[in-house]
Amino acid sequence: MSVKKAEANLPKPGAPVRGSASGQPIMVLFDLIGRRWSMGVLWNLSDGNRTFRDLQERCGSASPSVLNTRLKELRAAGLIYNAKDGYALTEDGRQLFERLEPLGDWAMHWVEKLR
Amino acid sequence: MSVKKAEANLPKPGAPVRGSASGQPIMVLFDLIGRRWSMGVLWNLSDGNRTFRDLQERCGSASPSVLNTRLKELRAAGLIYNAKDGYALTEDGRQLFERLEPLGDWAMHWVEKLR
DNA sequence: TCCTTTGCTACGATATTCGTAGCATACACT
DNA sequence: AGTGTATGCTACGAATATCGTAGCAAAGGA
Repeated sequence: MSVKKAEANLPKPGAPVRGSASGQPIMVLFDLIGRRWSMGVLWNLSDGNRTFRDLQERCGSASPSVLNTRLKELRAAGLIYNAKDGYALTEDGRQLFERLEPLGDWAMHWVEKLR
Repeated sequence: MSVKKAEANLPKPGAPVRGSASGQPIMVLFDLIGRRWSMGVLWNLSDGNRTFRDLQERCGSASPSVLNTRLKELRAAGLIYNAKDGYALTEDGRQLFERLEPLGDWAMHWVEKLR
């Protein structure tokens, strides 16, 4: 397997980020997880480790370039790591997921009302 | 003020969305709120109504074209509406915000650990 | 050795967002 | 009526982000 390089373009706390000039923590987070596939990756890792290609399938065949970019960013953010049997949530990643999880139930009610 | 239309490109439950081929409600939601400024708008509306230009400033001078697109989508999604004194959260929008709010505190701890 | 899986890079095509300019309506004030 | 200001946008070319497809190198397993 490759050894990889290339910087992860992490939003920086305190500095202007993509999505906010203020650099407030919540906006830094929104910047990061608002990027395509970010939340989907966290969601799909919540119930077990997944390989790169496994994640690709589960994320609606995301293009490998973007997926890899997201994985780099999430690793740099300390939310996931590359374990022996695939990618996995870190403790922080799991904490974040726990705070995203309530959106799942709410989303089901929401889409019902949309119809 | 204008009364202008133009379609809001809402992700559709049950159909493939930007970010997921499955059409699961949570992925539909992630698609919508993952778009740039979406979560920032909800966040900024949580403590009071805001005019279009007010939102622009608070969102790091977002370009009006994108902001307007987001506002259309969020309106079509039933999360915000255009009140007399500016944009405001609907009941659903507030419910969603309440589920996003815990991310605020967590983000503060997270950015601390990042340094 | 041959085959498969895995993690990833390359790169042109497409989609999204940005930045700036500006228009039309509404309202206040003179 | 005339002027000024705030507001909600639209237009449009430039800059970024993402997509889609192809393919390569390393790590097993048979």
